[in-house]
Amino acid sequence: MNKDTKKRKNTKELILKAASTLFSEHGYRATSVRTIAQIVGIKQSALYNHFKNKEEIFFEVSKEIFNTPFSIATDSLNKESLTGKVFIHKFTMQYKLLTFDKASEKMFRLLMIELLQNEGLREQFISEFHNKNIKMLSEGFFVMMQNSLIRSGDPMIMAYEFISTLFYIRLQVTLLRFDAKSTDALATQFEKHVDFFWESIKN
Amino acid sequence: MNKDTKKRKNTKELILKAASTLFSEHGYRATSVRTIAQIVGIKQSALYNHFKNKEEIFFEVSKEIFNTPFSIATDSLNKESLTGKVFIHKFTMQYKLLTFDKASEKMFRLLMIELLQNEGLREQFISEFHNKNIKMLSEGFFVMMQNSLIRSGDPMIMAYEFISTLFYIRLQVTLLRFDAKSTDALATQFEKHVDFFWESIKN
DNA sequence: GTCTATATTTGGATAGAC
DNA sequence: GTCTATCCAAATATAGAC
Repeated sequence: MNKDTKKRKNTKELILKAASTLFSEHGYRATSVRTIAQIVGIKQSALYNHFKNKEEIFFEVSKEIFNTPFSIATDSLNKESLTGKVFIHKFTMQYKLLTFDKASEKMFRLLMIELLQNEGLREQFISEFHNKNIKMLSEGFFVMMQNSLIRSGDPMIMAYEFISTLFYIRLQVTLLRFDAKSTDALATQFEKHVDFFWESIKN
Repeated sequence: MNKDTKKRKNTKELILKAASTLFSEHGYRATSVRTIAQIVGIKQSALYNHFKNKEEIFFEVSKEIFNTPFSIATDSLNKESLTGKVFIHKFTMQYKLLTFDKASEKMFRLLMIELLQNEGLREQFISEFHNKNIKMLSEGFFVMMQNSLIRSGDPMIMAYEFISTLFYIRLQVTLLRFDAKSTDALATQFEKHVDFFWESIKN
């Protein structure tokens, strides 16, 4: 049964796994189907029983990028009617979690690698990564303003300011970890961001 | 003389110019020496009279990335002893200028394209792009704190918060312009950032 | 310094046997 | 579904004539 389960791990899935790792480390172009096949343990030509071509492999892999990322946060943030500093703190901790999560990190790296070579990714980056976060955050800030918890202003601007720092930290962490360097200097950066930002907007 | 000047534009320089454009649009790997040569108007093999190989061409091009960027700002910012909102405003306007400057934009795009495929670039990104800016900004904030112009806190954190948004705007602008899309929505984002940030830190 | 010709490698993809 | 064999295209790089 165990052996079966292992074998049942579809060759197709194994291909996608190997491909996503390679793509996220060397990019699409520098990854050859030969290498992918080698890792899976099959010959290169056998790949074509599962995928039409290399591009289709990438397409399947890239779907993952925007599957995981922030859906978790949305739920847990909306359920309890969080507000004030707790709201931005929780949001940030979710973001931090994803930043250091192996699978999310891999997909983020892939996104960054291919961002300027793939228009579709760029569009999704704006719509899925950016706009969704802006929406979620600005709604939160809007409520806080109504309750006079924070100073008044444009909630969208606030959201923009808030998310940009999160992104920047994430990028830096990703770069450091890519070179297996220490991220100690950035370990508490997320928390510091929350503190600084709350001081900046609180009433 | 005019003809001469035109011809004197070293083939070498023409190669670098063509290469930097192609690299910044398609990345290192997707750019072939054939295409470079074609644009210059010579045969591919003639390139090797000027450069040892493709990598050397890239190396020369990539030097440009960290040549231009912030040295301008440093001077003009230090000369007058700027402080308060004017300081961050001037700094930001310099940053905005570079964001929309054609040559700088090209180099920034190249940086972003190759960032995750080139360890040397990653290191320079941290040391030249990030650390230098943090240093410059935190020194400014430090002085402002001493003069009680802004609330007290860690100047490095403040600098980090400030630069991260600038970077994020620049990235977004670069992505939009890469696809020849309008950046109207981001046109005043830099100014809004200055306003928001000053409200956040002023005493 | 540039050209033509060519060597060499690598990588994507297909055909056909098992 | 996987294998071997093969094809084809693209790309880097070198050799040698002009």
